[in-house]
Amino acid sequence: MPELPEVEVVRSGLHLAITGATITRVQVFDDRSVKRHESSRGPFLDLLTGVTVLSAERRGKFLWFPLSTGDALVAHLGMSGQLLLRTPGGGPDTHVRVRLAVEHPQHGELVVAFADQRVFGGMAVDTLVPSPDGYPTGDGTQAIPSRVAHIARDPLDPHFDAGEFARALARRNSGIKRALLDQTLVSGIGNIYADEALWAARMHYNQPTYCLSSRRIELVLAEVRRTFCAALDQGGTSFDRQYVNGASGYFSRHRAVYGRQGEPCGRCGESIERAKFMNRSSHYCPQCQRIRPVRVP
DNA sequence: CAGGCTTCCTGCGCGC
DNA sequence: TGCGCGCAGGAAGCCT
Repeated sequence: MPELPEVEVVRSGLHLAITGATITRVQVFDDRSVKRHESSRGPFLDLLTGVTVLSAERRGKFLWFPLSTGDALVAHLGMSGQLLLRTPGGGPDTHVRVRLAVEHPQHGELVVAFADQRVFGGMAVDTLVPSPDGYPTGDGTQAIPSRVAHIARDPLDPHFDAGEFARALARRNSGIKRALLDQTLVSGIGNIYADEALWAARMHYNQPTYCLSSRRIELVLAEVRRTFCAALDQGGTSFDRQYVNGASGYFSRHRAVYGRQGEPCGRCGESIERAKFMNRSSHYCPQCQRIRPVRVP
């Protein structure tokens, strides 16, 4: 399940490989993987064929590729999506839904295969609109795909507004994990990293946000950043592995709570619990992560 | 406005 | 051995 670190590894690899490449052929093997494409603008294939890729950008878990036409190719990996970089004829990949053949002036012919077992992800061609906060996006322009414009910046983004995040938490009557997973407040965090960061911050997943001090909010953001950076450091030096296996190897070794229900907490030895929350599961230590009472003003 | 619930989807692991 | 069920999860849209 790709979250920010996994998506960033994919972005940086593709940025190096296909910036400046021209799309020569597009094949859609499964229409379900072309999601939320504005068909009134024209067929997906026609909007891409013969077009040059200008860069690879990311906001939260969304990827996009600004194009020479002024549009952008948007991709979301969903639960099981991968963007596999291949040479022509290479790799007997399974679950390939969309295939882009590109020609790069230096790297020659390459293939970008969108593989997605569970079909939660998808691709679309989208128009670029001005970034709502007016600050530059990854490519130095203020342009962002219209379908991505509502997504907040991630906590590693230099223009992430921590003050606005704290004000939003103070306004709403909500649990901290719900807020961390709300991509319009802060982006890039999924179920695994949320559980890990909350454990590190000793915070209960259902801690009401309005009674968190700005110091406590800063603390949980710092733990999110630390978790992201640790995964990014592990992530992706291997050019091959990052595309063959889109899943992060990081948490197969470094998980503190996710998937470890019944095992002892690494801090206090209490048994890790798993609870249903928001139609998914939350893993936490009932000893270290307790709901703190509402502060009396 | 916020939050709860549903839909999309497939492979795997469990119990019988 | 095989079947059927539940589970896993990100995002969006509907409903309350």
